[in-house]
Amino acid sequence: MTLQEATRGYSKVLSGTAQYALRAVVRLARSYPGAPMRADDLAHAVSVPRNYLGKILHQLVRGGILSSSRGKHGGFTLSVPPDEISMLDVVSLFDDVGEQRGCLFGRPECSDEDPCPAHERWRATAEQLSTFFRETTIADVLGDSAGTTP
Amino acid sequence: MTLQEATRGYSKVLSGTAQYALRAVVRLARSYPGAPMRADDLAHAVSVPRNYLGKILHQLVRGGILSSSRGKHGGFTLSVPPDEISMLDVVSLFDDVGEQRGCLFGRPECSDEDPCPAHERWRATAEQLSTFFRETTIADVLGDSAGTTP
DNA sequence: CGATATTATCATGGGATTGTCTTAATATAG
DNA sequence: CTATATTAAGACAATCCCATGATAATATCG
Repeated sequence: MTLQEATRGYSKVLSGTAQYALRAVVRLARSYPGAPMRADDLAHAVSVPRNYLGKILHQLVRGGILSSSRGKHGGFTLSVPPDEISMLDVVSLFDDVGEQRGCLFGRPECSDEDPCPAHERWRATAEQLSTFFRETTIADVLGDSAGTTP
Repeated sequence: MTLQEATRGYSKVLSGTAQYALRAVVRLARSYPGAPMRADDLAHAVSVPRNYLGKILHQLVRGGILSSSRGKHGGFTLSVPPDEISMLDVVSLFDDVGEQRGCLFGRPECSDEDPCPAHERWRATAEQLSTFFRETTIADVLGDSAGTTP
């Protein structure tokens, strides 16, 4: 099908990839500390495509969030306790947070000195958003509910 | 270049298209009421590609935000006063707000009864986000600053 | 009516995100 | 040391957002 008109656009607080990463980290936090969990089992547990999750996990390893080991009894584990991992630690490996959120109109040069029309009104909301990711840890969301699918 | 690993993803409170739409609506609000403004001039005024903006404007017309007229002296005008257009009115024509934002982990079935791990913590922030778009009008951001580029 | 200006619509392409499949690298078990 | 299990990595495809260019439809002016 051809485009024909401006399509319905993106509007995601988090990218799909970052959401996947969070699900995996939360699942691993549930069994921390403990034996490594294989990518295959993780993918099934959090409903993320197996091969795609593999790359996400690898990025989390390189980002210092996870440790991996190969061979029999291999898999992935948190390399840090859940209360020392912020949501931002995970998300920032995949999404540009902070900068993108600065200006609601997408003006690259937006600042307090050269503000966009919504600058003042938007700031408080944007700041709460940043604070949420910066100050919420994986341990915080662990105890929040009994929901276990992710 | 091939992918090689999970790429750095999207993280946008608003899609680029919705940002473009907001810029155009705000610009038209500045000269409301008044003579119609041509798509060409609008595109230049708000720094959006001419042809792409055309489709965005057309969607705003069909959404009841703008009126258009063709031929000489044609162009686009707000069809409603700026204080009767909320940010949400504009944005919702292009982005899925609300639903996408419901669950931080992207669980489609997330609800108060079947919550995701971050449900409680996230709700307050998500609600402030929704409230901002629902209760802020175009007129509100008009008076906010002298910034005129969008 | 004919010429011109302007929006509306159609056809097409590029790049990013997401996803699949295959192969390589490496750790453990026996 | 050989076989096996598991992560790491590479090539490739689908889909969607963003964008461009060309053509059609329609309103105004002379």
